[in-house]
Amino acid sequence: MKGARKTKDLLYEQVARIGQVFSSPKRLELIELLCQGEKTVEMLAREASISLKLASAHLRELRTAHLVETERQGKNICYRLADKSVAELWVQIHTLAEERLIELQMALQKIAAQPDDLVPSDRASLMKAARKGEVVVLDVRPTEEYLAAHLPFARSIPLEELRKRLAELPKDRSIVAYCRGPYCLMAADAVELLKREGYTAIHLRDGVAEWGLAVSRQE
Amino acid sequence: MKGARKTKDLLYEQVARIGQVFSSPKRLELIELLCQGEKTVEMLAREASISLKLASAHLRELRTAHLVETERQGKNICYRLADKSVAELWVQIHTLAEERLIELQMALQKIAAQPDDLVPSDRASLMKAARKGEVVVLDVRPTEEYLAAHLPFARSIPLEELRKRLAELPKDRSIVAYCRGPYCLMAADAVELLKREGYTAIHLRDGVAEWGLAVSRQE
DNA sequence: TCTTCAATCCATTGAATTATAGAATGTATA
DNA sequence: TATACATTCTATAATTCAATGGATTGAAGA
Repeated sequence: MKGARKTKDLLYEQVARIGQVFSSPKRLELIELLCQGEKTVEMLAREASISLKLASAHLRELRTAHLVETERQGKNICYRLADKSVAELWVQIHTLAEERLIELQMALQKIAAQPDDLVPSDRASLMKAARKGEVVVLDVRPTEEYLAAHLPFARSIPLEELRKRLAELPKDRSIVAYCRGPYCLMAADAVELLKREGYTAIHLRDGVAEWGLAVSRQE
Repeated sequence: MKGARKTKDLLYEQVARIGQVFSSPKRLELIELLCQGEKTVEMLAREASISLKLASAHLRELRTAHLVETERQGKNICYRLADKSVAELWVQIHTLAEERLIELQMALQKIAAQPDDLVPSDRASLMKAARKGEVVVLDVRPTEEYLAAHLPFARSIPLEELRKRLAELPKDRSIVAYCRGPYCLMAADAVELLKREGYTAIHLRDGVAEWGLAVSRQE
């Protein structure tokens, strides 16, 4: 009976290793970035606004938990999620956090300043409209991330180029902008810019990971 | 632009609060126990083999993260999960851990000593057989947990009473025993006992949380 | 071969966390 | 009202973790 306790403790300790990885804000941010596709340490560090060394240390944690894989590409080392289910767990965790933590709900409301900036309709009808061309789904992430994966029917105009490429977008149809997910501010910025310029624009909170999980669920 | 970083950091910090909760082995064990139904602090402490004070401290963490709710019942205080999605996240995390951590896989194999002790078939066909009465689904958890929730068609014989109530079980049909989940040893013990006594018994790793999530997925 | 550059390893600091013991709270029962 | 009991709160020691700077590795290119 004593041995049983030890055995059990060992099992929970192993699972806690995974929970551990998801317990640091910076690691979560790195995971979200890796959900957008594979990236080098330098890219990850820059986009998470941390030092190379710190990024490397956090990535080491991810690697020892077997949640990411690495591959050398010339001078750089590329990190990618070891499995789709890692992205799914990230979505699962931040969704639960949004459900349970009022502070998080309030902080998220501030991002989409006007509540009507958000996409109200369900995913199915949005896709239907996108298929018919009634709305333009706009991916404002960097091009590499769009190429790695994007929503169906989405067009790519990175936020940085948006101002110069406004002419590519129609003024007589709604534009639905999305980015990396609910914690990424690019889509909100894009919507703000587009509205100032006279476009009809709304903000889709989902990124590819959130969308993908929702789609796989309803099947 | 500086403010944007601060805003983002705040968001990830909130999500990390949830990850934090799942980063301690003892808290995971408490969560798994709460997946079986509501329990008092004393019950939780006893079943997780920790002191009352430590259990209270861990439960406090769960409460401040709004993952559990409490209710006074006479002298005792009852804890329960605040939402079904907390149980789902627990299942999701331990499933990912089992997928990614070889150490965990090996530790789990030792529990079900003989590999053929495990239920091989899919859930649908198991339920079909249970409905027809071709197999007996046996819940070996304490009665209260069975009453709080159990698998369809399951009968309740707590592990403690099993030896004395063997006569209730048929020898001409397979018995499928389950307990709290893959880290609980009760079903494995039950199978061992039943086989020694000449029954045909196999071990279902799922608990009600695992089963419930799998069922809700395939709909 | 030598240099450059990306990334990791190692050691250190300060902060946070786990676990334990003693005091305090608040409800039920005598 | 007084006492017993379940639980929480507070304080503390031991451990672990995040972050940083310096030294090191290892492949790419001159």
